Amino acid sequence: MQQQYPFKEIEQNAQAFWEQNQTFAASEKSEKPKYYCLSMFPYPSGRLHMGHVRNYTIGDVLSRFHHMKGFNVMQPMGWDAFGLPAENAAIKNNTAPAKWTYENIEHMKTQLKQLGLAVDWNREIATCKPEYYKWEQWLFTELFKKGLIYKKTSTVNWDPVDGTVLANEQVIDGRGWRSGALVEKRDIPQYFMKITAYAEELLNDLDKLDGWPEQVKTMQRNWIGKSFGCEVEFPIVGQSGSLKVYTTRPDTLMGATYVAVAAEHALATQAAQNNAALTDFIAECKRGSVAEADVATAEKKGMATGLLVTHPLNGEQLPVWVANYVLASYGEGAVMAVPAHDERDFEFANKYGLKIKPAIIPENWKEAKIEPDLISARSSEYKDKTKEINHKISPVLTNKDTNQTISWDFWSEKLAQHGLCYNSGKYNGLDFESASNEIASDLSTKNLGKKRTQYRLRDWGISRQRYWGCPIPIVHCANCGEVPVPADQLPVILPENVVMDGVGSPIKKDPNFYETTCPTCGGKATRETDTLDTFFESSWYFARYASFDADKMCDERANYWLPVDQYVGGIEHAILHLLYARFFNKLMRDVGLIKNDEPFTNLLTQGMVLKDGSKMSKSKGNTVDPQALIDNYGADTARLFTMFAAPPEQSLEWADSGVQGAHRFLRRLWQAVYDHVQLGEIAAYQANDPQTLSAELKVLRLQLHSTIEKVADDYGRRHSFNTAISSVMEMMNALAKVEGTDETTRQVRQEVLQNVALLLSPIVPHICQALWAALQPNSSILDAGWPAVDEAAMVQNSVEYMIQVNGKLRGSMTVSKSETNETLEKMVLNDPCVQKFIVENSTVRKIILVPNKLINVVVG
RNA sequence: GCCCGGGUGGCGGAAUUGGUAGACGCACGGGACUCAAAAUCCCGCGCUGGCAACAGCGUGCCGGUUCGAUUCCGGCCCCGGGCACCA
Repeated sequence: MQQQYPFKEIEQNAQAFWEQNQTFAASEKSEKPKYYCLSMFPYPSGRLHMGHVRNYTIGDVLSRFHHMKGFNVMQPMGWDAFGLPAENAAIKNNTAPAKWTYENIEHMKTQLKQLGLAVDWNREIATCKPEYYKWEQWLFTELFKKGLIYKKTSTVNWDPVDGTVLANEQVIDGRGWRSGALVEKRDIPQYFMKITAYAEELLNDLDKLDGWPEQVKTMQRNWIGKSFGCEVEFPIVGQSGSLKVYTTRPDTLMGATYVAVAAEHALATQAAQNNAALTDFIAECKRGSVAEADVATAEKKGMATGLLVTHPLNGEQLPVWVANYVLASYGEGAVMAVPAHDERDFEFANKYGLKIKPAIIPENWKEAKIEPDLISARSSEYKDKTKEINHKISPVLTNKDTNQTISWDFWSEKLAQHGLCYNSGKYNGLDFESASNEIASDLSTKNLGKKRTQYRLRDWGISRQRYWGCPIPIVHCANCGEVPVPADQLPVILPENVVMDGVGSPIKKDPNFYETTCPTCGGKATRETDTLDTFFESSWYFARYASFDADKMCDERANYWLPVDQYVGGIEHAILHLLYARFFNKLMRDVGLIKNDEPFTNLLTQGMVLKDGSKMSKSKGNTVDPQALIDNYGADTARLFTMFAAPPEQSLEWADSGVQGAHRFLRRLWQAVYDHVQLGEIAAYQANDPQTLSAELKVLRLQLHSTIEKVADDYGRRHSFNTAISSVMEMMNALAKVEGTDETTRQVRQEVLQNVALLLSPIVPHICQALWAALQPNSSILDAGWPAVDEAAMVQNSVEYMIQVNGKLRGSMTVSKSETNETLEKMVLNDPCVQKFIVENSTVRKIILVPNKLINVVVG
């Protein structure tokens, strides 16, 4: 008889049970090894999206699996509650950001609870609450006193119409998203954290993170970007002083034909003083967003300053250009340009008719005769994504002796490893390393340069000119300067009952907020009205969960739980959030709060949930609301489907089809258990039971215990939840084919069903709890633990060999495991599927035997 | 532009250390049950040829290494993520 699968009732009962029994409340008082499982906390945007479901299900599976394996598990949850969307929603809905945020938290908390997460809700935090941000304000003041936070000017996107600073996201095609005005770059004073002081440690400690994906470590290494190069000074012609550049390719110095500076560079400003055209050009460069992607993809433009500098080695006079492709924030904000050996320089030189001078040739060309001016441009056609034909210009060098040409593609990639100096005077014939050393040493002698290690990493600007964020705890006093707010006067509370009018931050206009007295002299003073970057809050929350109610930033409990054993979150956080969190961990260590060097031992970076080929996001309007899924099919179906659809690290292209399949499987499972228990209670077959099993039941038990082993490996080591599920599905398909109702069959069936409930319970905990209760009326699945593998059930004495001829599959044979290689080779040669390929004039050249797998007969 | 990933049937994906390509599921087709539909159950399902046995082709494209390549190497194409103020 067909049974209903009453998922609503099952899920409500299970969730109520967990809540009443405080099943997932974590305690530091435990004999078991601790396991801190953390999923990146959500921004309370309003409703759960599929990315959340995926993220929190992965974390929950790992938490529940470790719980079953006997760990003392802590899985907390909270809210990354400050941020830009609250301000936009507040303006749109005529409400206060705080009210909007708190309502969203309430709603999303209900939704998360419906997912049945094994979360300790007692530890819930919201970063917008004073009891949370008080402690980061305290840390700010400590770091300020230590000089790790300082003030300097930096560039922001300025909307001249709205008169506000814009986030990069708010600049669309160089214009403000509300006003449509052309955005300008503007320099304003801001607070910075000296993350560069930790660059070396942040780089080196990546080597300790064996539990992190290689991909993420590579991205962080490249982001920190340690390079070994040289600073080179070009004396300015006709005035004192010199122009300093940084280069990672000192070996190409003899090929430098001009020098380029960023529009923001002091020399550009100086040259523009009596040059209207240059002033205009610099102004033009300062239009558009500050985002590096925009700067780097902009059309290369430049203008000569009229200034000349002297090449430090050959004495040539080189022109100084202002170029929009030079980044003001990297190195010296100025570069030596070697058009022959740098693609961007080449493009620029071509456009403005500047000299191109090769200084490196391929190693195997060193005897060739090449004139310096033999470099020429070759235009090639290539297909753009829009399918229109485009032209690409690449430099080509011709070897007169052989008429051989070489294109830029070779030069750019391989030059440093396989090139030798050419046309470079005394450095001719030297390779990258010796040329760099010689040149650095000669520059040093002339006092015009030296070797230098450079990081790409910049200090972290943390000031935001926005309202909905943590107030920066600084008081500005005319007498005492910048005064950090003393600990006993913290927190500086952000007023929550405000009106957002869309023009500027309410606290910047609120004397009740900014008027204060100086903590040092007691005189009239004003508060800082900028707030902190929201990455500040998310950089230390992992420590707060561990000591969520401590009367300090974190207490000894943090040292019990930290480091986080498993961190789970989106790959889009691979650099910024994860780097800042690692940085904060080290800061907190250095102020004596915690002991560990790194916050996250193991990291699982979940792929994005995509819809129609791009990231699901509110701004793109392609989100799928999981609520309908939960309402119509239940949380277990939503969890099962999400875990089954793709491996966690891959991006998941969302499609609704398949949800039915997941639900159908749960219904079949429910039915199978119902049919079984209908026949009365029975004890599971035990490993040491004396009955002789039929061949069919032996095979079933073999599959069961192989499945237990595989699923444990898939959960614990591989994080391959989709294959774990598919192997349990195979198990259930096999069970369905076994029909007997005799006692032994029923014992084995009980064994299979009990174990299936255990294996699936991390993924679909509600139904498994109910199934267990049906199978074992007086016990709870929560006490059962992870099942043991019966090794004896997995012993096999025959094995199937695949038979190949010349690497192509031609057949197979099942043989006893004890056969010798000689016998196997004889058998395979006599097999008809091999025989027919051994025709006249052909001989068996060799036989390759892969034990227990495959035999390949090579015939020729 | 720079850095990091990915590309396998109609679709999501599997193949864990170079050794059976397409597990499992979806969709689809056929059948059973039903007055009928839904649900459920059974069978089929990479492409081409063939009644079939079987044969050939096939993991984005081009080339290489190997007895054997989705897997390793070289070159390309396309798609996604990040680029410091979205979180």
